[in-house]
Amino acid sequence: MYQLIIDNIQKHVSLTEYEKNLFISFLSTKHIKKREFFLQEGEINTHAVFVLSGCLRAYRVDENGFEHILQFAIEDWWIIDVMSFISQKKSYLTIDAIENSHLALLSREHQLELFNKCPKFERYFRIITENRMASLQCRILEHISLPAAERYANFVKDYPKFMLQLPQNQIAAYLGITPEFLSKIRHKTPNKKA
Amino acid sequence: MYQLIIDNIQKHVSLTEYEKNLFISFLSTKHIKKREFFLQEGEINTHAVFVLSGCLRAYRVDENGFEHILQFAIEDWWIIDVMSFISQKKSYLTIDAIENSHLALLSREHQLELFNKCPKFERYFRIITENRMASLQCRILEHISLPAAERYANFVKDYPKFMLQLPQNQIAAYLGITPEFLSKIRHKTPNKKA
DNA sequence: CGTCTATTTGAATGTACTCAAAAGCGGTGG
DNA sequence: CCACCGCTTTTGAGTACATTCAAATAGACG
Repeated sequence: MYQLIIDNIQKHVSLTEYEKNLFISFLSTKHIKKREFFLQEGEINTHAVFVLSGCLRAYRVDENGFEHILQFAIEDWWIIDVMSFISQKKSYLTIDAIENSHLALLSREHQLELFNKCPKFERYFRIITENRMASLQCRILEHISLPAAERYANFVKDYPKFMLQLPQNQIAAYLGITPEFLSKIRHKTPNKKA
Repeated sequence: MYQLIIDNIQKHVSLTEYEKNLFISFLSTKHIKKREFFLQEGEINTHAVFVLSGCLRAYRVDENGFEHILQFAIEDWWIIDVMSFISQKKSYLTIDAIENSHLALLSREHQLELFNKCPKFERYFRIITENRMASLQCRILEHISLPAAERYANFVKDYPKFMLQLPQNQIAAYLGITPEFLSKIRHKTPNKKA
């Protein structure tokens, strides 16, 4: 069951059998149904989520009720409200399931204990956090330098897997545009030639 | 000379004298003048930069020659092109000095060696990378949910120090708007009452 | 003092949003 | 199997936000 997450870790650091078991002993598991909340605004994000199957999203709801999506997570991705997770304070994000999903959970407490017991795990999280930081920087650059149509084109190119399982209005909420405008972008670009 | 950076580290992990000296032995130092490049597009970002004094910026130049600023760094801040630094591949960002600056440098090679010799340093960088990831997420959320005038207001509120040393056109390039529009925003908001 | 760059201002244009309504699509129950 | 309901997507008209281009003004620096 945990092969996926162990493999993910071993892309970055190699583990002994003892370490694998140690790690797994710290995990718990959870099934969550479509539209069910994992984290609601104001709660504390006590556990980091690794998606074994399904799809989740992390988003903020503004004062007008509009959702703005920070991240999608499908199979083999981590998802957390970093701010709340690292400080263990109230979240201002919501995390819920877009599909029925199977999750592996690691509490912040267990994570820190793991870091103390075995620096390899701290290395693993250091590395994936570096990688995520790089991809967040790319996303910011796209936002401050490209119009919506090009950001959408890049999204299609970079995340073909997401395109398959996400409704259009969710993609719009991720790109920072209205669903109406995304619809117009899609129909105004029938020819994708350079 | 390195007191600032040692103090910065000790906000997150405590160091023995030996560890302090080990760390310092891996640092080098550099003076850089206003408008001088630290990193040009296409080069490899071999060294992480810690600003001892002055001010730097990391930005991307688009095909029309416009600059889009990803990050400013003043005294007590780190600045790198993460993507290039962690992969040691060609950068697509430029880093240069906004003011005459004094820098402490740590090569990726030395950094990784440090991680192996002393996990405390890996912890320090894990922590500051987590923090940066959280702040990048905030910035993305602001971009996808707020109009320029509010993003500017937040910038003024969150980074008063930057306001003191940065010209307006640089702030516009950071906010993702034109300098002309920022000027209009500033003059259309004479009253800052709630 | 003159030069270079940064900021301001205005008019015209383009990008994206709001609101409203229609069309499409999927699931559910009769 | 079909009819209905709710939700997503499309379409259009009107509006607001932000850019472009050009020119005037203000500041910084040698």
